[in-house]
Amino acid sequence: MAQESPTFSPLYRQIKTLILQALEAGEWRPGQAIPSEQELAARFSVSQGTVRKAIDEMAAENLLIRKQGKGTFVASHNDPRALFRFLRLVPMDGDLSHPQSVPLDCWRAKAGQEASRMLGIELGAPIIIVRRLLRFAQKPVVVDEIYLPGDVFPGLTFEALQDWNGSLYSLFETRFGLRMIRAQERIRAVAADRSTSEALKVPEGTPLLSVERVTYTYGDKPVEWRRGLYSTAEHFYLNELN
Amino acid sequence: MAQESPTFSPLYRQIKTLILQALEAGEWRPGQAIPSEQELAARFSVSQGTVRKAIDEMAAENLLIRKQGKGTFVASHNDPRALFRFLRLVPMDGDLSHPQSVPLDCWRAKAGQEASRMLGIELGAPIIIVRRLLRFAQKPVVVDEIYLPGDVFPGLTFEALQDWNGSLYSLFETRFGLRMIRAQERIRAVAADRSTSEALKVPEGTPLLSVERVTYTYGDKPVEWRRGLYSTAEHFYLNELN
DNA sequence: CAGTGGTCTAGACCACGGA
DNA sequence: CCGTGGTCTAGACCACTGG
Repeated sequence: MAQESPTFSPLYRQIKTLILQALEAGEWRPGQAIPSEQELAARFSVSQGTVRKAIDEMAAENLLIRKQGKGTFVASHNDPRALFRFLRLVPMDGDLSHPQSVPLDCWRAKAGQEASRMLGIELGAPIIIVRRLLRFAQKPVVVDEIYLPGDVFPGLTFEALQDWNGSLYSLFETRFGLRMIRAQERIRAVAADRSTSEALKVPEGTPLLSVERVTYTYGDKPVEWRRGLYSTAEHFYLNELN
Repeated sequence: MAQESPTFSPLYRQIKTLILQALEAGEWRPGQAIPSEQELAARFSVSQGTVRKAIDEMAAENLLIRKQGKGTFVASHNDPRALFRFLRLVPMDGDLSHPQSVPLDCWRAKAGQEASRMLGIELGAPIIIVRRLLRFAQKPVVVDEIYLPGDVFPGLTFEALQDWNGSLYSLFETRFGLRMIRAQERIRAVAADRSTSEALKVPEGTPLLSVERVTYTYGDKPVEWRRGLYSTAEHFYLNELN
């Protein structure tokens, strides 16, 4: 009722913030149901409609998933439908087989200029670098080089990567409680260098997509920076413009 | 218990369809205001809240633009903010100058296999092909080859393209009453061929982004197919993933 | 000031899922 | 059958714009 601030914020946004904080605090785990709209309305002393509008926005942002008759659930990267939310690569023939992630390497280093800027951490802060291959139907299609802040991923090892049967973000979520919310990709065209050409089994100099991605968790905090090189001989990057 | 209506459509969606039809019929022009929510509610004999939900969805789809205190307006490609809705190319330095479109060529032809499939028209149907250059700060960055169904763009000439100071979609909207609603882009990396390398002033074989776009108007009807070749020496394709 | 979209409420009823 | 989210209504009030 009484909300007086320099920048007016409607009640449903305040509710949204409260739900967000509960999510961030881990009050409900990914994949689990959150309380019903009625319960939340009682908890926050507002009407169901106001809770509803808050949840509506969060569902639109892919933070929550509504299921009529069942409840509202915390979005999870374990959900197979979430895989292609961040991976926009599609085979030119309609083959829908899931890609397979093959870790190549994993080592620790100190953040250089670029990594520190992209990840918003101090220069020289510990980082983890992962190289991995993505295969579609056994064919190598993507080489990724992934930079992670060391303090956010304690104990991440090459073995842990090899043992995991799922997407990287699914691993991050399950192992480190870190949920990837949104990302920004910068795409350019580059020529394959030697090592990349070997990994992707294409001639040196072949044009490749260079996809640089910064991924954010709650509070717009960057927690991953990666550069992927995509072979587009049999795949393309699909983007819907609305 | 057998469910009677597997295709249940809530009232607000029916209202949305009615508003969509009015838009399509040109009852309100791009840039103009549509009637107030109260008026529409009266017209369709529903509550304001129901109209509101219909408009909410259309605003989310960039068909309408809400302006508190003023009204709800039909989205228009004449609006400068609409320019970068479909053009995701950004200079690496933050230069925000608008690109300049330079028509190179414009001729009539008959739809080949690919064009007929992409545009959903018959093989051999008349089409118009436009070649044009996009310059950022005087530098050539994109070469587009654009395929248009001939019957949708009667009287489109090279001179008309040269005379127009604005985006192509702005021209289509103003001259032909055709509104581009959504698009789908397929992105690959290719090597510059001779003629492209000359147009973009890059060495032959330079890796370029190949951006194939199909653009749709109302009713998911495809009305444009284009292939753009983007030089990514000083620009990148920016994509937000939510 | 009047008119617009934006918020909030309370209550009724519908569609769906599962026990 | 109940509990969930989804729809629809009617009315009150707030925030913003422009005359």
